[in-house]
Amino acid sequence: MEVVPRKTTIREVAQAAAVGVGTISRVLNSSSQVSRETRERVLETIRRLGFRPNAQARRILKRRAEMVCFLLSNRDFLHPFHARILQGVESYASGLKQHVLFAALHYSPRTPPDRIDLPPVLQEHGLIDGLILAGTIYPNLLRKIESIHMPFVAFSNNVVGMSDEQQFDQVGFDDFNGTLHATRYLIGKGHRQIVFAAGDISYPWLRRRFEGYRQGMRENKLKAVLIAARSPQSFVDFGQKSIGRILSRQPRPTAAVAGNDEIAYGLWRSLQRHAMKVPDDISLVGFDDREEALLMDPPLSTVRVHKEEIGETCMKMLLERLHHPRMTFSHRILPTEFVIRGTVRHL
Amino acid sequence: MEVVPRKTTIREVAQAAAVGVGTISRVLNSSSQVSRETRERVLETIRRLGFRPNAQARRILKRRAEMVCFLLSNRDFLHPFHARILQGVESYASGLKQHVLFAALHYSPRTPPDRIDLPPVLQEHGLIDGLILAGTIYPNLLRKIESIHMPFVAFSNNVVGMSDEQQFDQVGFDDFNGTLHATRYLIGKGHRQIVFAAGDISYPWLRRRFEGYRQGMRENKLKAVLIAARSPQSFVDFGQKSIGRILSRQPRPTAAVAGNDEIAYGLWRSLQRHAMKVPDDISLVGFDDREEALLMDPPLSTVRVHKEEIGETCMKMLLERLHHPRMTFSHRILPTEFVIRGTVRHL
DNA sequence: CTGAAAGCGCTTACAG
DNA sequence: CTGAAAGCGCTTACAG
Repeated sequence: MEVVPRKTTIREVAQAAAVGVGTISRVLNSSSQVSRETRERVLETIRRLGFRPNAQARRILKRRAEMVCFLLSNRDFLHPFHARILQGVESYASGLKQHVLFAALHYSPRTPPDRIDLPPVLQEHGLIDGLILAGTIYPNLLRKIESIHMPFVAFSNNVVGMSDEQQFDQVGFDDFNGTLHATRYLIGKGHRQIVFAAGDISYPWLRRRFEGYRQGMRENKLKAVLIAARSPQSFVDFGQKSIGRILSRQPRPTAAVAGNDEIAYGLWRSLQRHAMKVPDDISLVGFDDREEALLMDPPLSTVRVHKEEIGETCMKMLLERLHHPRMTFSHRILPTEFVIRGTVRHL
Repeated sequence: MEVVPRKTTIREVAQAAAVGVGTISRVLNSSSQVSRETRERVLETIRRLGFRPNAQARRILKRRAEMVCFLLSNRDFLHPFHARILQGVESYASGLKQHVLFAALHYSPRTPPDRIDLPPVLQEHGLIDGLILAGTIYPNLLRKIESIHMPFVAFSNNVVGMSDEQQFDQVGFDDFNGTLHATRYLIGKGHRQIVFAAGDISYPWLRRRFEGYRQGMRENKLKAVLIAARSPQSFVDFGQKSIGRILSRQPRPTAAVAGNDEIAYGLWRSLQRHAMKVPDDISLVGFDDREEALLMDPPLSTVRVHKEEIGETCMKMLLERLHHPRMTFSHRILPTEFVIRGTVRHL
């Protein structure tokens, strides 16, 4: 392999084009104050020399890194859900020539803010302009990030234990109306005995989903029934194990709203095993529109969350914050959408 | 919100600690040439002022960005498979205070190298030190990247149409021995009529998996049978549609090696629909150990690919390349592992 | 061991 | 419109 050649600098380009370095810089930054001939001569020289400007030097003067960090906290793994959000961040960012750094963080909600060990990106400054927080967000992390004056936007469906005064930019999606619409849809199809299979209701988003379902039942004078369990192994597991509790109820439920698609998948798999059919024996509705929804047979009717849009909106909001640091904080809640597929029977 | 305060610079720290800026820099870079008292006084001042050095300025002098880019090409979405590789890259990188930028690229194999539109990261220099290529890799992209002298490592299971002289660093996993071991396992369990359900064999990795299966059959004097289709809609779809072709064969196969877990999932789902059971009616083996493997019932016996390890190895190899630019190219093939779960019956 | 100075590769008033 | 100069926030010989 040939030795990596020393990179061409702006000075060499200036010399080759017989202009000052300032002129090269002006061409690069597409300043209007350059004559057409000069600009073209410079552009040609740049092409000929294969010159690519040094990003660091520019940044130091611009005081902008043109880079943000997508920080995923307390996740053992970048699940498809967050992967899609990241994708949304990246595609919106790259259109604006902004870059996206990926970093992961593990921390406990009980660690005092000043003892949280931030990832390397946040130990220097100038590397990134701002932060998009995804994963589980506790108050101590927020406090820590505020203490280093790093602008941020949080994907907020997993914000836990925050007081109402806590002000910051956030983007979320509409858990409540998601289950509300799903429940109304079931009722519209003639269902009256509908249960909510929740898993562990202590998650704030599951709580909101339950409330949406409850609202739907209440406005139709129907009784809400919560199927929960304390700390199940996994959502799929909870779904599998709770089908018995659902089907043995009197009167027997004709439909179940699952807290998410994984629970719905667990319910379905368990039904399969007992040679029961969806939606013939029971109708099923999920939440999230994950991969699992299409792996089911028939495919699951579920509440779609627009994950890429969440990412885009986070990025957009962060950029606004960077340009207007004193802007008041905003909290955007993106709509969810009920997707009709094959798991609901018309009674 | 308070105005973001102007960042503290090394000069201010120097003044506050009553030393020269060079000394601050030496402390920061943990040079040994600083006396204990001075170092401690400086460290204390840094803490008191909340000083975090400017990353850009350091980089410009060090000629190292301490950042690499994970470039995902020609994927509509960051699937769990690549997400796990990214995770491996990030966790290994962050331990070494290296940063990971995520970028996506779409290009055609027929675009001439000089007309490929590289993502913004690669249009400047100094932003990243090197590249980890994932996704589909055609010769024109490689040529383009070599033309800008950017060091890179490729995750190579999807390298397409490369001539043998093409030399570059690559990390892959062992497709051939994966199916070979799976096939031997089936034969060890008494199976003789075993088919390979491949989907579209034109993918190089599927080809290698088929060859591994064929080798296993040949060494036991058994006849290899390939179930393929020209351009199926999806792997799951192919699996669903080809179960009929498999079961109608004479003599009837007792086992199928699927080209990947998605195909296995499709086969399973189709069997379910016809009230047939795995492994009672037919044994099944997959490849990749994706999420789908555990979503099946019983869970799928499959060939595990260590995705995080691939990411780690890519990062490690790239770092070696950066430190030794003239090192000869290497091609590491990581072992795969056959995971026994519930889909193979002992005949 | 430490300070003062030169320099990294750019941008941006300043002066013409 | 353009060049020469100062400067961004650091690192690193150089000299003591």
